[in-house]
Amino acid sequence: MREGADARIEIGYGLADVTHLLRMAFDQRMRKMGLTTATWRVIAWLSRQDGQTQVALAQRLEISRVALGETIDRLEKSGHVERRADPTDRRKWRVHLTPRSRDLLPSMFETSAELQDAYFQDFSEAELKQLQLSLTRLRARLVEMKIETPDEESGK
Amino acid sequence: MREGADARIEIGYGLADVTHLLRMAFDQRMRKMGLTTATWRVIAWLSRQDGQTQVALAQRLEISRVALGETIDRLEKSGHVERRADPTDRRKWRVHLTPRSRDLLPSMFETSAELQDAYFQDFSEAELKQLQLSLTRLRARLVEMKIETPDEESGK
DNA sequence: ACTTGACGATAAGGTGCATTACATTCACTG
DNA sequence: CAGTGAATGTAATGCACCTTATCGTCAAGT
Repeated sequence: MREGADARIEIGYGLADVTHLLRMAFDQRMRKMGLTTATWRVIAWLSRQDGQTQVALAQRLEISRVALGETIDRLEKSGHVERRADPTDRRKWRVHLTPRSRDLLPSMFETSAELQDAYFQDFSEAELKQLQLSLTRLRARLVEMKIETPDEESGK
Repeated sequence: MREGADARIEIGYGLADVTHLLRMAFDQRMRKMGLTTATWRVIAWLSRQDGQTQVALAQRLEISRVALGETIDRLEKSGHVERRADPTDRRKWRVHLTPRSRDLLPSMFETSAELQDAYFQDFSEAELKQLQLSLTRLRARLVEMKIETPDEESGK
């Protein structure tokens, strides 16, 4: 039974491998701008929506509130973001990009586009669509399985 | 130009997301046996080939020699592996599994198989093959781009 | 107002990883 | 066989992340 077992295992390794290499490639470029994986991810999300709370950001990034808090500390110290008090809820901090990090955005997007063109240069549109579809299906299945992500405080 | 740009970006996020969820799912089960990501990965590789050197293991796992050394320290302290001197080269340590970790192997493999069956239950064999193929192609492309992995001491 | 419970964030302690610098040992070359 | 350079591993330091425990604040019900 289960003749496809080998393919499944290879897919597991393949996903991890490819993801690792993709992250490495981008990180190498970002390091030259003084950014790490954790910090560029925060900046990238804030560029989509500025002034989010720490909890909202942590959920987006799927890391714990604590881990995010530390990253914000570093980003604040380096002048890339600033925390502003929420006017209506004194528990909350709103995290905002500073001009210093806004200046980095064009280069970040450009690097991302360049790398993607290089990765996928010999993929057909059809193959890309199929890959995207498979990943979406797989993700849906995983979400359905209710895997706990950090801080989830799963019931009670 | 580049009408497929959106698909490319989604694939980047999708890969990271799916990989993260896959790791979380397996890690949750491994934690119950007292293993973490770093430690079960070492044990899994040693189960394929026991008695590897630290450098060889670090390359397999694509982490730095230092990071691996620390993980081995913890595994040795918890009695899961032991370091034995190489008989012909006094610089080298050979890392061996102990019975304590060998006992965990059946459960590890079983968990892995169970999860994979669950993930891929509604994938056809054809779709699996195609996914595997795309990942292999992508990995080959990335390796070709000579992304530096830890400890590579690139040239000089 | 007052308690109770949920929420936002931080503190403390531990794992995992990277880089740089260093000690030891080996292998090669003169 | 001395001398140099590469290979193996460790020490020190910093970033990133997790879990658990707390503190302050808000919201709801009494």
